[in-house]
Amino acid sequence: MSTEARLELGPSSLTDALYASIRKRIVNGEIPQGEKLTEVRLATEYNVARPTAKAALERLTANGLLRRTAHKTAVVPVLDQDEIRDLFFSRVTIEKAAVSALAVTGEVPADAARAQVAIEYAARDRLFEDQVEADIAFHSALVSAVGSRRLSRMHELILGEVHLTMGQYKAHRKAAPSTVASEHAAILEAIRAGDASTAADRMAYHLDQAQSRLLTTLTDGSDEVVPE
Amino acid sequence: MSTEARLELGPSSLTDALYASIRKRIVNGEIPQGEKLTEVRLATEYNVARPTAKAALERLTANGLLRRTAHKTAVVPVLDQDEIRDLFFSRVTIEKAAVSALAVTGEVPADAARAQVAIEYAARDRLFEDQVEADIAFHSALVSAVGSRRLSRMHELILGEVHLTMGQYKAHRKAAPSTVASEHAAILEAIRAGDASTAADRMAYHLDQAQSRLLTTLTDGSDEVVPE
DNA sequence: CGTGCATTCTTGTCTAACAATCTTAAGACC
DNA sequence: GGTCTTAAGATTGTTAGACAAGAATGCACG
Repeated sequence: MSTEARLELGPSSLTDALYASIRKRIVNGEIPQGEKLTEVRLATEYNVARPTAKAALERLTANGLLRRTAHKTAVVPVLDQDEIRDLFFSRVTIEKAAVSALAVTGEVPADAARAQVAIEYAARDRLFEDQVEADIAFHSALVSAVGSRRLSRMHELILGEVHLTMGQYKAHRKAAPSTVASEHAAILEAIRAGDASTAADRMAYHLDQAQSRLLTTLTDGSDEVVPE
Repeated sequence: MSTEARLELGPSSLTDALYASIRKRIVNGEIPQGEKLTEVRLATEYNVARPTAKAALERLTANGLLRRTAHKTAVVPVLDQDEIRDLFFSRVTIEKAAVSALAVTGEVPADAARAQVAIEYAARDRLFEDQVEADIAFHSALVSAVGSRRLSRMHELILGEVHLTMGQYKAHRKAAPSTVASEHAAILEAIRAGDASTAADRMAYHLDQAQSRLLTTLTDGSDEVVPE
């Protein structure tokens, strides 16, 4: 559509583009928790055919960004405490394995270092969404630097929900960005030193802190996720 | 199964049934490595519409049982050594975490114990496919007993490929079933004793043995994947 | 003998439609 | 008036047919 940018090979497929767009709207809280997403609604909103919308919904469901049972409308999930704990348990499992593997080589991934810088800039300028984005990028960089396609795929499987919680609850406002940055730095340092168990421990600590912030936000009355 | 059990709700959806059928044919080597699967072929073979076949292919691709790039025909993948190593690395990550978690409670999952027995029966009767099935069931039972939905989903993400290698290369013929059984028993024992690190170590050892057998089979000329 | 073009195969997307199922609300009965 | 039943509406599951775009193959021509 429109003026046809030939360079940015964004999602070439229509379904991909649709998936990416909806995903972004969900994780940023633009489409709030509990909201229903019907196939026809998306099809008309984006002016695509219903099967296309259906395919996008199925992919979002597979990545945990939507819940849907047979014959029922897809809905943006509301993660309760147990589910958040489950999410972080799975996340810790993957990311501990990742930093342990990285420590063996002692190489700090360049992408992770770059993301680290991006977090600081975003925090300084109070760009909340960018900060979340850079945080996700940091952790993704660590996992993908391991070079295991399957580990990365498993990580991506839960990353959508991670992004969801961060974007929706905006728990990061509570965390002093410098705290996050120093925890990240400590992890990278352990990797560089080749100390696998310390790197894993620091990752576990970092994620435990993040989880605590999230759960606190949730139990406080301050979980103002209410849309209207 | 058999006489119409009203409880076990088999694949209610047509797509589900199609997915399950193709998956079974692939992991059992009935559809050999390198074989192309076009949408129309499946649609005509199973007498379903092309979009239905398409959906099944996409799910199979997502689970690693097929490879497919845009506009090209899906093909049953041939896993080389690097990919098998990657697969087992990912698998170890998940399953070590699972048995560690189980050891904390000290409860041996009933399903795992049952699968253990099933393996012995299948081995005694030389039912190779059942043996593979029971082996998969054993490991799946351990993971699902943790009670983490996301850990199970990540495990399922790679289980298709695990099944694929076992069914295709038939590496299990080389393993004395008693060896596998005793390794399994040792893992359960460590769980029962509440010793997390030992359970994890034993799982790592068990999977390392399995990987070695697989790689040996692969480098030998004996990787006769030919079906008939 | 090699290169370029055209044919053909396959996939991506759309439109239209019907069936099955879930949800909602209205109406009947107590 | 309240509760249960039932019917209408909404939503998804599946199919059919069609067209366009990308990929692969072979043939003709240089």
